[in-house]
Amino acid sequence: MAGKGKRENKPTINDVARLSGVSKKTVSRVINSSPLLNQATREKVEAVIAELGYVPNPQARALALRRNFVLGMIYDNPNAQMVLNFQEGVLDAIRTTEFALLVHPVDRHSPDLMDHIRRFIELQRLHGVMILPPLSENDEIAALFAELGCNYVRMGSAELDDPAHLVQSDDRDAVRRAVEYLIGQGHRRIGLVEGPEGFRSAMERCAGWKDAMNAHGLDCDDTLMARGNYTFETGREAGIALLTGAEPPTAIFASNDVMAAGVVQVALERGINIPGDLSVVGFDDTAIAAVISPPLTTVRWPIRLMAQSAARKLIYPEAASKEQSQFATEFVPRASTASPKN
Amino acid sequence: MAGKGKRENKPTINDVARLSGVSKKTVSRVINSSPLLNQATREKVEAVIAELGYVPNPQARALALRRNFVLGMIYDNPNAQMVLNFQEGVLDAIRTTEFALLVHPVDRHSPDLMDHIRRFIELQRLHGVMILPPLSENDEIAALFAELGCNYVRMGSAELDDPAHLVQSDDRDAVRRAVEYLIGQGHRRIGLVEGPEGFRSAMERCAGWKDAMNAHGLDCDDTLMARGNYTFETGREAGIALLTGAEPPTAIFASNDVMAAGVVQVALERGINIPGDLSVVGFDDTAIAAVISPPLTTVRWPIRLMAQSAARKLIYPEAASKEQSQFATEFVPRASTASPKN
DNA sequence: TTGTAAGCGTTATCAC
DNA sequence: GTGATAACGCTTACAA
Repeated sequence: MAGKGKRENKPTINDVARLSGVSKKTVSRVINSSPLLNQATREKVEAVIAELGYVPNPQARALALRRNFVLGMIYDNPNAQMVLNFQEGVLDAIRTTEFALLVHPVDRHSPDLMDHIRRFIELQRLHGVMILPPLSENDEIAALFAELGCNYVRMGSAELDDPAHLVQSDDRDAVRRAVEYLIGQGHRRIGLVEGPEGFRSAMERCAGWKDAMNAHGLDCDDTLMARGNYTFETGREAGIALLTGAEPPTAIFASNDVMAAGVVQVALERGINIPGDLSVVGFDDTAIAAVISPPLTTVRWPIRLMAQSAARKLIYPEAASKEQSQFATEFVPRASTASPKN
Repeated sequence: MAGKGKRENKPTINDVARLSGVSKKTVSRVINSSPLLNQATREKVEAVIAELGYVPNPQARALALRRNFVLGMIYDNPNAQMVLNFQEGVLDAIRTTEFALLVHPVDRHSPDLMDHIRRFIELQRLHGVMILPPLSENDEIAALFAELGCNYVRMGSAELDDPAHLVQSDDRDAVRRAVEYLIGQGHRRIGLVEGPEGFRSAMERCAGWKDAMNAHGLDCDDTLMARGNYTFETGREAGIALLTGAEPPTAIFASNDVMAAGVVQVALERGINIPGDLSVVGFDDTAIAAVISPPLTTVRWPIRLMAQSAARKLIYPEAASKEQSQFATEFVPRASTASPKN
């Protein structure tokens, strides 16, 4: 790639063909590493390719092949770290391929969300799209993709679709284990900060909490439950609600880390010691969890691995259902939990 | 768009031409809203387009026009929220256009970073690329883009490039103002947690701290300075270093929010009250700032606006230097700062 | 094993 | 105003 200055016109397959004295098609065969090719010819062409710094034009390829080597990612997620981890996972998966990743945040409360998504898909003609929660929980959106003939994979916290179109964690079980950890520490009154209505993940996490409580004969009464919508502010509000009762819980499971951070903040403001007077557990293991004081006990899910798998399902659709779909979570104990006093 | 099932073959410009009894070129004119067109013809064609649900194929367009309507974003940033905010800003800017956004995280410590970037650019033939800090501070990378004839915009904290290729905040001035706020509260010994060596933003923020200290005749001695690398853990270490001295500072400015969170955590662990015994100021106003206890005083920069501007510089290169390049920061006082007790 | 012709879906040129 | 015709850079028949 000796300095040719900024040549506006990159070398094309024709240049390579001409300079190596073969036909376009032969060059094409070299590019696509066709098996039936004379070794000598191949080497000759490859030399010219290297010399010219030739790179095939993806637009032309896409046009001729009638398929586009671009993956899409569509999301409306309050959790930045999660989205970015997912992006990184996808990049892991496509690094050795010719695929690229196109991102498309949307506003799930927009009245023309569906039209918006439709336009995006029709315009970009992507090879496949990954849908992040909570959008992934919307069956209408999945149906739209099917209608448009666009392959998709949903990321979810429960069995939302068949394995070819799904990567999932088992949030219910993860929360059950987290709450049982608290029970094991001796907690009996364990509060729940629930996620927003209509979110599948919120339902699953709530169910996990109930599973654990019921299994140990503990009450799930209303004074132990408060609803948030996965934001810090609603976490604070839920914390206030739970902590001002007559008999406040000694531990609180919040359905995500940010809300847990809100609970921690109100507790500290009220002079409630953590974990001395109150244990708090979050969910997600986002950057926030390790960074607040005290560091938050939480549940980590392997977003990056899930993203890799999702991307591979799209890249190799024939093997999509063999690609891993279920992903285990990991409980991450930190300093925000301890046995209750006395 | 009545249910045609999943027709694999989308309508093309030829279908539209045939059905509306005009030539391809005329349809093309309609699509590109050419001014010289009979109104009747236009309407006729538009009707057919609507009926067919025809959407022009971007690959074919890209091929014919020899340009690709895709913007790229390349980053290796420890700060997820920042990256995501930037993405959203870009999406704001391209929403009404036909552009799409392709993301490409890289590892800046990888030995073949440059090759990696080169391959990416050559392969994707993007219309333009936005480079986020700290990669944006690397002149070699900018030179690579220039060599490859790929338009770019750098996002930085100082004047890294000419306005057509830059969106910048003035970090030095922002930090000066933040530190002067502390001085105004009565602090005299104000510590600095510096960012990583070789980061332009780290240099600028350090310079701002010195500006303020010098302007008020305050000492910048070594016991007031500790270096981190923009991570939580190094923030903790720097905090320990600063707080264990003979005469610890009454306030600390950390060069980003995560490091500030680290300082807060070690302080609280040592029973140092915030803001009673120690004031802490961060930089970035990431999600973390509002979420830790106490909420962190910090400096917000308008990432989203900067991203919009960066995207527009690429989309409308002829107006790139007229598009805003300099962006003002905003000081965000919260509960982590107060006058020192004495 | 290699080459020729046609086509992918769009736009540019230049007539009419 | 509109329409042939030839690109754009590549691939897939189908021959040779």
